[in-house]
Amino acid sequence: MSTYDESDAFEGASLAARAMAARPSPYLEGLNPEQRKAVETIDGPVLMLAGAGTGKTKALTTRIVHMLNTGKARPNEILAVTFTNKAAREMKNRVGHLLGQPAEGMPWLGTFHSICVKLLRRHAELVGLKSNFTILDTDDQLRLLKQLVQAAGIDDKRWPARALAGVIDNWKNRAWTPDNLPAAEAGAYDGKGPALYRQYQARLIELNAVDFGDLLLHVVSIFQTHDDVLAQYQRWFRFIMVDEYQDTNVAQYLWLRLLAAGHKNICCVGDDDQSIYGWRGAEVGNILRFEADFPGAAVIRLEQNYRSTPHILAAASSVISGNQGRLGKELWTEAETGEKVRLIGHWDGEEEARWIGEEVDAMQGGTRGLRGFSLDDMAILVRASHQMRAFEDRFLTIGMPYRVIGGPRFYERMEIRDAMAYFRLVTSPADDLAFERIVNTPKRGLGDKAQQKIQMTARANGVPLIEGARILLAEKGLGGKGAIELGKLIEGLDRWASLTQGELRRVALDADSVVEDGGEIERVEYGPPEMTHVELAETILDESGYTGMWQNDKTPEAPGRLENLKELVKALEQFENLQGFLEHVSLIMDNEAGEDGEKISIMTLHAAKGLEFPVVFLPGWEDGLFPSQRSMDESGQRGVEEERRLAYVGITRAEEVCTISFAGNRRVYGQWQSQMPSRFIDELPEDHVEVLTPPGLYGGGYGAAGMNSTLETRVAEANVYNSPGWRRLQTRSAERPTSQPREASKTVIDLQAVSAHSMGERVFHQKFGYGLIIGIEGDKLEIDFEKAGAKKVVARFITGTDDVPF
DNA sequence: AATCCCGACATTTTT
DNA sequence: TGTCGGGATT
Repeated sequence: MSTYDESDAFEGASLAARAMAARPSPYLEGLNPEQRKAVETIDGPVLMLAGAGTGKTKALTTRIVHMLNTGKARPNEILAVTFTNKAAREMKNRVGHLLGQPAEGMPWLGTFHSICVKLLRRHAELVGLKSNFTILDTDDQLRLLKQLVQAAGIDDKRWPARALAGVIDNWKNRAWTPDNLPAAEAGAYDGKGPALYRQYQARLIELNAVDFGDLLLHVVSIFQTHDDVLAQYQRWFRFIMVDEYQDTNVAQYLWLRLLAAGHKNICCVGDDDQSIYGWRGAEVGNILRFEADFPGAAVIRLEQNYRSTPHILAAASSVISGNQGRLGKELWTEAETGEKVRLIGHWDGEEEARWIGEEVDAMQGGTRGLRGFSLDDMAILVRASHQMRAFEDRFLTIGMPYRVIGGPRFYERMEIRDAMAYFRLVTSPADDLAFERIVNTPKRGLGDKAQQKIQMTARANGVPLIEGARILLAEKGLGGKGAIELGKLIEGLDRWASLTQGELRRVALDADSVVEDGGEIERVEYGPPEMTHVELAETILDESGYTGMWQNDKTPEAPGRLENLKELVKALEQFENLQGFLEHVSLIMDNEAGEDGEKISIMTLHAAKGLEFPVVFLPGWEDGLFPSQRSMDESGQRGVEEERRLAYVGITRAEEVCTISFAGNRRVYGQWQSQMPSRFIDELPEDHVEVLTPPGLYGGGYGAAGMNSTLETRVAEANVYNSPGWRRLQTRSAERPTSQPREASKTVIDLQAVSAHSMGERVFHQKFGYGLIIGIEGDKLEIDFEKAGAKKVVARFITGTDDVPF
């Protein structure tokens, strides 16, 4: 009955298989014995415990290629799941590379979510959805919940909708539907959680929409209640592979277990020591329990590290050994030389940033006895994103190019979401959430009152909002400017939709090009569309007044937003039509900004997982900040252990030079606080650590505290000196000579950039906005910013206001 | 309907 | 110290 076997056949791989079967497999030769075992153990459950930098992706991709080449599996029989699109993409690329051709034919290599979308589109009707359901992001989700909370007459001051969103997400992570919610959860969200959850799910079905959690939840539900469907996929996916298994939540675990129950050929790759997503539902228990869940599992440990020096590995091992209940791994390396992990304390956070700035500068030039590094080789990894500020400020001042990884993603930006709402409304007029989003953006004089009228009319007639608006207009239920503008908007939407008609119908027919049970696809001929979808997108943004809105906006962000809109339109070119684009975007939230020039990276420890850098700075190792107080308060010992794993992840990112630092004083929410060195510093192995002394007056910024005599700083000193971390630092420090005086930093002075400007000129800066030049000093300009106040900034980060695109 | 001002508040984040 | 959301104001 299934038509998959025929339709998904993959010719390329079988050709490759034949070609390679003739020779012994050369791709196996570069593997170490453990990797090789992981690659060749194909049948039965396998747990690959892969420590940081042990060639996990290599093993995983080679394993896929091996299965294909030996004819064990066809590409469409392998289910390979990752968490991020980036990981999926990389795997696809590497498999393709090993195969010597693009791995186009691996239809089931993707993220949990993207694979679930595919599955759910095929079986949507089993959970009451249509197969063209839309996927809501967290923003849509929150607005929906707000409406429900409001309708329930709940004081959203005491019980914010945000909290409800969190509760519901948690439930979904645990695969709890409204029907199988444990009794213990009844009290959630002031006792109204369960009822609101039920309402929310019902509303989603009404809207023919799902949130991210639903993608898994619905598929698990289908598997649990429809044996035939499950059996079909169990048969189909003969080999299952899972990356980052330590990050799976209960829903994902159930999903995998259900699918693997047939052939039991499941290979999970992960590292319990790198489980850092417990706070969003990941269960380390999943990986710890693997052997119990899958009896007879082969457990393979990848412990040979190809990334870091022995000192760095020793430091990481020493820290992580403080955790209980590990599966246990000991990283080792053939490398014999390398720098020790460097540890340094500073007087305060600003000095820490200043020191790192100078250090980066020096290392870039290859001074300090180290080889010269590119800025691209260096990264600063922080615990919390607010710590990035100190570095950004410092780097802007000294003209050090940097890039921030993470942060708001392209498709989460307001202007992008607005634009997308327009596109959504044009392709599916019944999209109420999109309608709500843009009905008064740009301002059309349609405030709360007018929008309520539309809502009521729509509800009374049981139609989508846009139809409600039509009726309201026809009944003359709205007057004045609002009525005229609303009329124009609806007229516009109709017109834009008509321009896309041909495309729409074609898309609906070959959606996913899957027809089950012998259904026939009927091809219909269409004339050429009246304009390309790219032109259409431009027309929509233009005629709706949306572009104009930002062109007239004088805030410093406006030019950037217009720039983003341009980029959005450019991104459209890669798709056949608007619909296809929207589908893609709802799942791919990547921010692949084209990077120019060498830059040092700043990111959170979480964002750094999976990355590596020759030079890594780990600032802010202070108790309360790292480990974070909140984590310890909320999760106690378990929290500390997750923080410790974060420390482990941080250290193991470094290949050659790893520098840990802390500050004795730090401004927290504007208040100065004295800080104690992190407990993790005590867990570093002395023999592998070199303690540096910061430059500055009286032989060290941190120690120089003594010259200050205010009560506050004495208290600070007392605290700091009493901490075990500090005592140890002192002893070690005394044993070693202080570091040589710093060589002069050699920032290139760019006088040309300065000469382009003059006193009193109005200029623009990416981060600080507009301001007037009030001073010139070397290659720096002193600027009185309208929003940010007076600052000295390197001239090349400044543009004259004439240059700013409006 | 839009703007302004005040108080509460403050990890980590992918899909 | 900054941001965001709500209530009061224009």
